[in-house]
Amino acid sequence: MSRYDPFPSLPSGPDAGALQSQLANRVELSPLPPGWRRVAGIDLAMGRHSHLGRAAVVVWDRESGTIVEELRHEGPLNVPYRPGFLAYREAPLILECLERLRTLPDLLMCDGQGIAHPRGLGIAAHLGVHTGLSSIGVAKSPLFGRWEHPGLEVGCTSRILAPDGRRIGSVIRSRAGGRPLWVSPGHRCTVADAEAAVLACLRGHRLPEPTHLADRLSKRRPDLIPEEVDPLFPA
DNA sequence: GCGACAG
DNA sequence: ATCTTGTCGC
Ligand SMILES: [Mg+2]
Repeated sequence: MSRYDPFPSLPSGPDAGALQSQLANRVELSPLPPGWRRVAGIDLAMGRHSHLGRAAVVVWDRESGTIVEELRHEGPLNVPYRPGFLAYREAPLILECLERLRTLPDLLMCDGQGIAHPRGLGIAAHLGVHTGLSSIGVAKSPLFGRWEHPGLEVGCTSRILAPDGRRIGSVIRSRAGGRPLWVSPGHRCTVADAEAAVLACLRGHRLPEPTHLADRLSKRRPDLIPEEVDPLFPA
């Protein structure tokens, strides 16, 4: 992929929330590109002291079920984590990783919320607006909105509603009787398409294949040459 | 003021 | 997110 427009990404401070609200206005809830198949799963792992991070991107083809391209990028994590501001901590490294990607994915599948966020800008929406690409947020736990437990069978879903009653996402049972997923569109995607896309990428694991692969790649220790050590997990 | 709180 | 070994259950 080419280059992304670097724009105001004030890490934290009193304006962090205002900036998210501002960027949320750029979110588009339009249909996913017809025939989408290249899905870029995204995740980031960090060292014990959370000072170093390793972002991973795996472009997975849903038609062939194969990996088109995968890469990762390590670097310092300068912003502390705070609920509601995850993107300020993880997006910088992830964007550097995406800039090095040669394949142009049809959509981004991120580990975290899409628009199901206090100010409508979870990390998936944040990355979508920054790159201009379609994106979906796949979170392992809820953050914002009202929801009900979906049925216990694989594929069962329920709705996530904002305080005003508007639908902002879906709770999806990806494994029979297992803990569900909280899914919401990030950018250039509808609530219905986000739900359908995640269901279409399920391959037996709790997480859809793209994010499952990115999660594993981010945590996999690098191939070490003799005297080298893993920056994230020394010794 | 109290409780909640992605990764 | 990471810290940590075995253990209970399908
Ligand atoms: Mg993650």
